[in-house]
Amino acid sequence: MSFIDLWHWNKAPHDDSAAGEWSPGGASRWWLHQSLQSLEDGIKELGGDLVYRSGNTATVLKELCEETGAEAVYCSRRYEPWATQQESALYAELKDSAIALKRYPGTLLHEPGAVLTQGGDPFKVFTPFWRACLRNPVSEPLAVPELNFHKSLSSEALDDWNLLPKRPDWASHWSDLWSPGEAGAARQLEAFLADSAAHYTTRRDLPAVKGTSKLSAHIHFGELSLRTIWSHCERLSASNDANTGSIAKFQAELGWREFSYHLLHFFPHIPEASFKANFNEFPWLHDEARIKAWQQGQTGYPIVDAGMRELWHTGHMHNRVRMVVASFLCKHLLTHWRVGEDWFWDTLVDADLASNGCSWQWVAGSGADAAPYFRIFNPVTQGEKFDKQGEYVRRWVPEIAELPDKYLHTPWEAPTAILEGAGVVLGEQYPEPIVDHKQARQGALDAYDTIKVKQ
DNA sequence: TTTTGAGTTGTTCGA
DNA sequence: GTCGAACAACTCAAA
Repeated sequence: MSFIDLWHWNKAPHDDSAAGEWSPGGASRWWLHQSLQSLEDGIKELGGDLVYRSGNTATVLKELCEETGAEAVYCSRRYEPWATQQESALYAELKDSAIALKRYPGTLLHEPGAVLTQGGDPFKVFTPFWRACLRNPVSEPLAVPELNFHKSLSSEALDDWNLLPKRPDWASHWSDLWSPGEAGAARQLEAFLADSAAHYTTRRDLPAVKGTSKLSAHIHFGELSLRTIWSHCERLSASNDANTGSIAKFQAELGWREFSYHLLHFFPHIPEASFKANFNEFPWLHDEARIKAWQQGQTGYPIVDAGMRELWHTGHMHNRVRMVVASFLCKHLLTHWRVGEDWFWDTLVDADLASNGCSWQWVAGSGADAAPYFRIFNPVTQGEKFDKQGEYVRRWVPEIAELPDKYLHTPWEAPTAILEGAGVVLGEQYPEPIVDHKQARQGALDAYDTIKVKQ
């Protein structure tokens, strides 16, 4: 079955959880299933059972407390707008039943509100935010608690939750790619620290190379805490031959996640609306055919298409390429960043409301501390710079793999004889570019001119 | 209060 | 081929 044949899978209907339109996308649901399965197996090994129940959160939890005699419910704090509302409501409802809801910081390095400017305001620029974070100590991870299990509690079955894709099962090979769950997360962290961390500054930008941590989904699903990662990084930095620059760079990437969460806390509309108000007037276009070409990796720009296909096939895309494809969607195609945000939300295993929203706004130029609008990635230059040998493009865009390096990122410039030699007819196996870079770039700058703040 | 310096990841142009 | 400047204008954070 070819890549395109897989296209029309049925999206899972949105459930009516508190998350509303941000209920987990397809790729996230796959990961969630695997992660829960792993947790269930782990608890079994400890002599317990994981209990699955669905319904109104407060009702379900009250029932469980009655059945077990529990006097308190413990959880990690969450920061999505719906989650904080849910927690507040739950707190009030459980209180009526004399059950305590105990919420603890578990997924960030610093709680939102704990890192503020000297004026007591939230930071809106990353660098001073991160400097302030670095002045605050990060708590060490806590020891594993003693666990006691109640037996014989009724439970639903994970398989009945229909988190996995069917007809077609586009994730059938994902178990070879990913190991959701705590053990897999620990292995991934160990592998990263042992090898890539020391070369992070040089390798992290090369999509063909294993240079990034690939921890994002593990972190998102709570399989690995930031404090654990942090304490490992600090220890590694302190060792004699450590490449502290590389480790610090990686830690700063954790800082971007942190920054996104803090922004989301203070500006909860970030996933839906432009942070900079003048972007509300931006003359976005909405060309379905072009959006589809972008989604399917059929733009005619090899690095963009490689990225979009990697995303579709693996639920992941290399960070450098994420920026390139996002810039292409927003600036070359003048498509609203929310279109890209929605697509990533559905297709990324690490889809995260805070990071996804803030990062799309960063690329579009509408966000806090965003990239200046005139910074428009050239997909050819980016390809030639970061995928020089074309290994990444050849992996994901095999129909042009026979082209020589010289024309791999610019197939439309290849002489006819070379195209023939590589078995490529543009417009047949592989598309002509759907936009001309130079024109698109000028169009983007012109569009930006219309929303420039007048003096 | 006012001032000052700075601000993730780039591209293009011309010398 | 290499290099530096220009690309816009604004807002933020701290002195």
